[in-house]
Amino acid sequence: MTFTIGSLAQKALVNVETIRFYQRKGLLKKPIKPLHGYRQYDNQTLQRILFIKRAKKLGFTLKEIQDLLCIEKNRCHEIQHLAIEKRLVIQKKITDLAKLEETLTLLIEQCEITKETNHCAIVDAFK
Amino acid sequence: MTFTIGSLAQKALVNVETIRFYQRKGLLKKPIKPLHGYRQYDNQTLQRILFIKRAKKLGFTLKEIQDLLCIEKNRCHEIQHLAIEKRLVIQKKITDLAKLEETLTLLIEQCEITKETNHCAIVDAFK
DNA sequence: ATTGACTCCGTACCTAAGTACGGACCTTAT
DNA sequence: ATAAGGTCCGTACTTAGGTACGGAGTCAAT
Repeated sequence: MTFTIGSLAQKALVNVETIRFYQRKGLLKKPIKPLHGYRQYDNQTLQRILFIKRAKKLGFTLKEIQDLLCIEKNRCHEIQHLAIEKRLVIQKKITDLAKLEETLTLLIEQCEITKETNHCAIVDAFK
Repeated sequence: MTFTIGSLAQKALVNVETIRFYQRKGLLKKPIKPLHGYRQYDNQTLQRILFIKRAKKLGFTLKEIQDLLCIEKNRCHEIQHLAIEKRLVIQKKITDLAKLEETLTLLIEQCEITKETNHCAIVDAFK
């Protein structure tokens, strides 16, 4: 079963222009244009777009996704390596955010205490 | 003690052009230009740049940082309110990232298991 | 057989967050 | 007093990840 770019976009829940953009970037290949009619897309292309979307959600850039798509299926450890690196970045982000959350909590509490005086703990902290 | 834009940039470990960019974006204000000589910057401006850098590292956009910096002008309870809202956003970010981390961990583990076969769990998961 | 919707293609435009450039001006050391 | 190097300022360029536009071709239904 094949379909045109419009219905592909609909199935994948992306913009038609996004598909073209991915083609330009080499993440998707253009099907051969038939002499009469439109280019035809298949389910594999749809799966590829869904793959790109999932990988994007996991914090991969399009460049990284392109690399992922290029790696041969049996070079599993390369992919694993990329995933491990990405996880490290995410873990760092989480601990940083947790620190910020704690800082904010402290400030919010202090603000409660200084509420009746004429200075603000948060303002002070930013100065 | 005051200093010029160049040494401010050096102290803050940012590009001179970045400081000018922040001025254009309203995150920093330009000191008044003296009739003779260069604009002078003080430690407060340095602290402000360092604050911007910290917040950026935590995933805040410049727009969001501008909002954070603006709360200095507001009253204490308004500030507290903004801080609480920010904290909610941060908590959401943390749980999202934690989910992401778990997904990656799962994939990495599965990848370990399938390592010796000739297919990849991560690739499979995305296909 | 014509209208409306869709496709194709190249190019332009968009936001975020800067970086680079170029000419004029200013400062400081020699 | 002149050269080197900093500053000022406006404008242009950059990368990532798209989105929009305009003209031409194509398809499907009326």
